[in-house]
Amino acid sequence: MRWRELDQQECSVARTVSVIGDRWTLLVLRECFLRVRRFEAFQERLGITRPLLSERLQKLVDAGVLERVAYQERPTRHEYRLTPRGLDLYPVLMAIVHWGDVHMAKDGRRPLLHRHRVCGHVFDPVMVCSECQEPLKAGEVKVEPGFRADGETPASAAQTEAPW
Amino acid sequence: MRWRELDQQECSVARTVSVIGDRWTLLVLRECFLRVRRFEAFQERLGITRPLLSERLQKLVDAGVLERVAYQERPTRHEYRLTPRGLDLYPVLMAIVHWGDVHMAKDGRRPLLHRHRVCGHVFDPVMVCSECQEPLKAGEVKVEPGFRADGETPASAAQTEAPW
DNA sequence: ATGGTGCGTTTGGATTCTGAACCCGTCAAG
DNA sequence: CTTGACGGGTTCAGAATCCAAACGCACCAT
Repeated sequence: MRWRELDQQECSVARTVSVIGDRWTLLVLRECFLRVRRFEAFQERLGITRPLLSERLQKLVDAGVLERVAYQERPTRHEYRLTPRGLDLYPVLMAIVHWGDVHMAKDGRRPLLHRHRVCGHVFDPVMVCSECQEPLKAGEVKVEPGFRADGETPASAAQTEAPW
Repeated sequence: MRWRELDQQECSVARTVSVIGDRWTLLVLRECFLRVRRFEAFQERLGITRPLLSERLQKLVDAGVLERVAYQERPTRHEYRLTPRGLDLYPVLMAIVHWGDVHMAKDGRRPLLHRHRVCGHVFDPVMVCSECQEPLKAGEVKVEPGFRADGETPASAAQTEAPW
């Protein structure tokens, strides 16, 4: 498999990675969630080179994650905004931030804190089960075959229930 | 900023991306969570080239995400296992899987289903607030400065509360 | 002696990334 | 009416990374 053929894989991780898995793309999205919208702002804040920023933004637009919106005429200028599809990436970013906070922060000091307007507290993001609301642990989740486009029985390799 | 200097950034997203943001690395981790452990198995299942797999596994070991464990002597052979630090990446993978299920699945058909042993149901992963247990929405979270190593006042750029 | 297994490394050519410079439409100042 | 600034890109050469195929190595089995 080549990197560019990822989106054809029958796997939700592979298909998501084909959208957000390029270098810089997750950092561009970080800035988007911090309400950065303009080419110049992305470029300056990230230190990414201009050709690459241009290409990455275009890919995110093509994927429906961002939209390019005119914010003035004469001269026409555009900015990049998260679409609903892009906003749905929030849990991905929060999971990444939280892992970094826990495992990569020096002396346990977090660069940013998150406050939940709903309850007013500084919080951590927690991944829970939609059915019972309990926090998810990898060992408590069983992977089962879903639908496969080719109609074959899914290879249930690595389905033994050994611990990690 | 160059890609390799990412880990020096004062940002949890950047530091996490410096570990998991390389091409193939998230797919390697997907396999790890499916209990794949051996070099040959990763190589065959992913179709990644051998030199790259070798380098990615080594980086994950260096980052403390995987550990290299001998599973036999004569000849000595090793396998790669998730450490506790690696297991903590589970929410990241689940968030990615879920986004792919919702936004990239053809005809809404998911390649895999997840069953929660605790409650017995097929579920979706949901990111909630650790304090009030409510599902998180990007617009309901305020970003605040945390600790900064350089002692400066954090640049509160893009802190206006405009919608996306 | 030959072949197979598991886990890599080496090597040369194909992609991709980087850094610097350049281009374009518009406005504003000199 | 020329010059400069602003925002948002594109072009281009050289550097870094990736790919595919082949090779190496320790052991075992035939």
